[in-house]
Amino acid sequence: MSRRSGILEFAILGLLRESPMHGYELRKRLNTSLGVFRAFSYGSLYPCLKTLVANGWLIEESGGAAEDPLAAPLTGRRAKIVYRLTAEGKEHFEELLSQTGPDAYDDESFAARFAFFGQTSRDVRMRVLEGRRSRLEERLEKMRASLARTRERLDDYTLELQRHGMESVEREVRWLNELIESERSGRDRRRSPSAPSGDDAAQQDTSGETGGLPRHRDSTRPDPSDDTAT
Amino acid sequence: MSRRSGILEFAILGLLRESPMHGYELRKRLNTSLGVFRAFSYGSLYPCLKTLVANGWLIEESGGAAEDPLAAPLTGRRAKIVYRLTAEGKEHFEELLSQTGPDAYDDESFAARFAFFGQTSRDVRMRVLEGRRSRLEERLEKMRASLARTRERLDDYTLELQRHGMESVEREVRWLNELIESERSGRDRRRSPSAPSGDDAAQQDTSGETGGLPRHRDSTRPDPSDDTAT
DNA sequence: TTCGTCATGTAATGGGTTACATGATTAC
DNA sequence: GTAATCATGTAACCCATTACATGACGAA
Repeated sequence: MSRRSGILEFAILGLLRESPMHGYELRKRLNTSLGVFRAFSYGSLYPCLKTLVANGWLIEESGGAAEDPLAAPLTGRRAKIVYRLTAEGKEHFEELLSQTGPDAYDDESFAARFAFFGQTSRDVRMRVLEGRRSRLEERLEKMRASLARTRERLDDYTLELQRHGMESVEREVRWLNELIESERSGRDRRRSPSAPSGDDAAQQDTSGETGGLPRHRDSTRPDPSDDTAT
Repeated sequence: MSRRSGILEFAILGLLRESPMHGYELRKRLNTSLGVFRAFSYGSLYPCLKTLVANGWLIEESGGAAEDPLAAPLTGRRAKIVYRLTAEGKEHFEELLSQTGPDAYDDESFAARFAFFGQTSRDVRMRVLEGRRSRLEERLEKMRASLARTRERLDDYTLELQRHGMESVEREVRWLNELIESERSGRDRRRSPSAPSGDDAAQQDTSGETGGLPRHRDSTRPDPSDDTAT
């Protein structure tokens, strides 16, 4: 039962839940779709995949066109290894998703969780959002206290750094407030698009009632060929 | 020459530059004044101190009760091992400060540098701020590109996460713009990159005046006594 | 043919935490 | 005298990176 981190394991299971993939593609997805905040290297990915297989959460399927298995794999062609989530893996992922222990509200852990909110039930989403918020509010308290204590001894730049840091946290709290509000009011209705680009007509805001907020990719085409074409 | 990280080493040298301290207090300073963004444990601190001593950048002064009673008047607690920056250590710190290699613009590395801007010459400050900004702008480019490529395949939550992430980066860029602006207008009389070593230009240099940074009061000698309180 | 990308892996190393072990000093 | 804080350290582990090693495949 080697535990191999939280985040990487979690993210792998979450991505494979959508569709089977091989390692190379998995990494790309980790570092683009999810990886705005985190980048993983092969040196962590492949060993992690191995332990996940060992735990029975994934199975390796030799790649799509299983040409001839006669060709000795040791010296011959190296087959793609497609990983697929097992039933146990699915179960395990659900379990991880619903765990709202204190670890779940760390920066990275929260971000990973949030990235899979589309596969998360509403009450768990609420718990996570609120847990994150209260975590940040604790942080703010500490920062304020520390600042009050040391303000005089700090030079302008240190002060400015702290001020900016606090503002960032406050800003995230406001963001969470909006999200929580929008979860409460039932549908995912984000604030008016603050992005200056006028090009996001594609998603919500269809008269207040969308099909539902998660909007997973229905009729998912597992198209493992051209993801993230450069 | 064990290289023992960048940040921790850097921060220790920077803090000890202001005044000698023992490990316990050093850690508190790391985790409050500086540690808004980063927390270190004794398990990293003490070994690091050892290697810094081994490198000749610090010396241990066994605290002995003989230390000036003015140095720690409030608690009266005498330290066991007080670390003091050597001349070589000072020199090494200056060298680190003026290094503006690509590593210097990482999140944590930049924050640590910024925290010691009070001991940094203006031209280095400018280089660091601008370096950081262009680093962030690269990051933004990548995020935008990635988002443009994958927008259709992402569910609302992932999209929202990315949007929020980008906004955070954009916000930091604006912050940097203000800082750079205020450095420029702060006092642009003379650049004088010629011979900064002639005078001890490092210690004070509170050049701010009216730059746009919050108005400061002079942070003269930080009394190395109590950081305590709650 | 050679180069760039796809694709999988391992060994060495790095940078850090946790848990543990020890003891001095102060506050009550 | 005992509990809390101050104070210093070590050993075991954790998670991930870097650099390396291998090899297939398509395109120039």
